[in-house]
Amino acid sequence: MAKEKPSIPKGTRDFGPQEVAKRKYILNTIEKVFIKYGFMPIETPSMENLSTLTGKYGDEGDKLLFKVLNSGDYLKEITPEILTASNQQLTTKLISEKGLRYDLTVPFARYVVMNRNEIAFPFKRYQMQPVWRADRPQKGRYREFWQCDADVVGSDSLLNELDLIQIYAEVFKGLGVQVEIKINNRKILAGIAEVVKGAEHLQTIAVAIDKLDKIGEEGVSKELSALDFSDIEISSLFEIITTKGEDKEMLQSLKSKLQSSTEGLKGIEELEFVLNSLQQINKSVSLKIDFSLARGLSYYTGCIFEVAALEGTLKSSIGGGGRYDNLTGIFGLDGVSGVGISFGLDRIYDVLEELKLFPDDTQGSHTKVLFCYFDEASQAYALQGVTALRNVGIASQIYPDVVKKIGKQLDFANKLNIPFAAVAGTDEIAQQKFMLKDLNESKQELLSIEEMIERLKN
RNA sequence: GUGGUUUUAGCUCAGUUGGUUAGAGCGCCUGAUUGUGGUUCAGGAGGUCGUGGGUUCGAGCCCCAUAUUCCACCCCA
Repeated sequence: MAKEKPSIPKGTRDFGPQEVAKRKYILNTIEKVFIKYGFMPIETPSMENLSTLTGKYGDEGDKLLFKVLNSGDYLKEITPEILTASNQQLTTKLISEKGLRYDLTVPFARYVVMNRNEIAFPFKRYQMQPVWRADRPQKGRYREFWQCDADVVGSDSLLNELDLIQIYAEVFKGLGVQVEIKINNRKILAGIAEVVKGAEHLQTIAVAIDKLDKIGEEGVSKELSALDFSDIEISSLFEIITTKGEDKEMLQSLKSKLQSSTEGLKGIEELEFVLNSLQQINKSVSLKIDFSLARGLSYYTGCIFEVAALEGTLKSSIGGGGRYDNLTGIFGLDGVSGVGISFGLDRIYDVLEELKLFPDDTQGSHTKVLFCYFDEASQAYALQGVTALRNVGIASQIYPDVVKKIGKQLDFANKLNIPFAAVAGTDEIAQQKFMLKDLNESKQELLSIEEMIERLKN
């Protein structure tokens, strides 16, 4: 028989008990805040129809979709003529009609449209589930990772943006991570595009200036001139986006520069509202205006957010979101605007791990007592003990196999970080007691079950 | 999708210009301790060197392919 070396697919990971405990700590922190702000949970399938997913994330996004091969005789429609290199897309279409979800926002939009009659709008939902992208793995990037999303649909109000920003602030405060929350507005970007070269160049400009942090002005202008932007257009672009100073001054000067664009002015107005309102209700949250923030996903239309950790080596964003006006429209439900944010669980985990910000009590085992014994008779006696403790809610377990060496059993308790061992032998049975051993203090006491419960309860 | 990088014992890694039976630390098992762990001491087990080809008298080491790790670009949580 050939031995097979076990392995898991590229970019996926197993999580041991300790890792799961830490991940749950993050999930719980996020979930509590979501609930506090009035969001309700939903879950959607791992697989969606490809027709639901394609075309929502731009060309790059479509390439990163994991596709699921059709069941049954998936080749029955495929003739040799179809199966040529130039027909790859058509072939894919014929043999695969499902794909793994790429994010939580698009499945949510699909859910809203399908359940529009049952939903009370505005609908505030949260969703914490894995998503998949066929990307090359690297630092902070996995092929399977979890997103934690909160979205509001069916409301145009900027109060939603305000709530979501506060959720970001509150969660990261709870986790003890210093972050920068950046905000911009797609309408401002549209206005900039309009003024610089024309509204149809929004996507190009957005993608280029998004890299400003990374490759600098020089890199961006190089990239734009390669894309047929004139020197005049490029310099006017930089004049607009590199506006410096206080938030109010920045917005004021932008206003004058975008005077000819009604959309741009609308974006500035929205941004001003969010900033001013936040200033009034919660001064402790600091938002940073960043006109170079663009965000790739093509469905955003209004405010956009991005969160990055201020400490640590992970430079990529650990959260992002924004307003999308037309997402449900694609599925046949117009006039429903939505806004949402996303937390990247795995990247947040990496940051907390690097900065050692996980609390000490996020350990794997919560067992308080391990029952140890020597033979069949004391096993039966220990079984009574473990049952009694469990009946009063004390997490305990019994070493399942009869081994002569008690040391082996104690060693097991040490490895699992179990603080107490209850030893049962002939002496203990005779006295109807257990030897309760404190494994951290190296002390032991002969106690009845009642006394043991009393001792362990606090 | 592009470029680079990694893979040797359960884990972390050595392995000289290609040359006999491939090493260390930690962990594991056994004993000192026939009812008591975390320390110490003594002994022991464990590897078809990621996989498949090739060059060579001879390959852990050179060549090709493939998988995988990590990293950068693209893009993104």
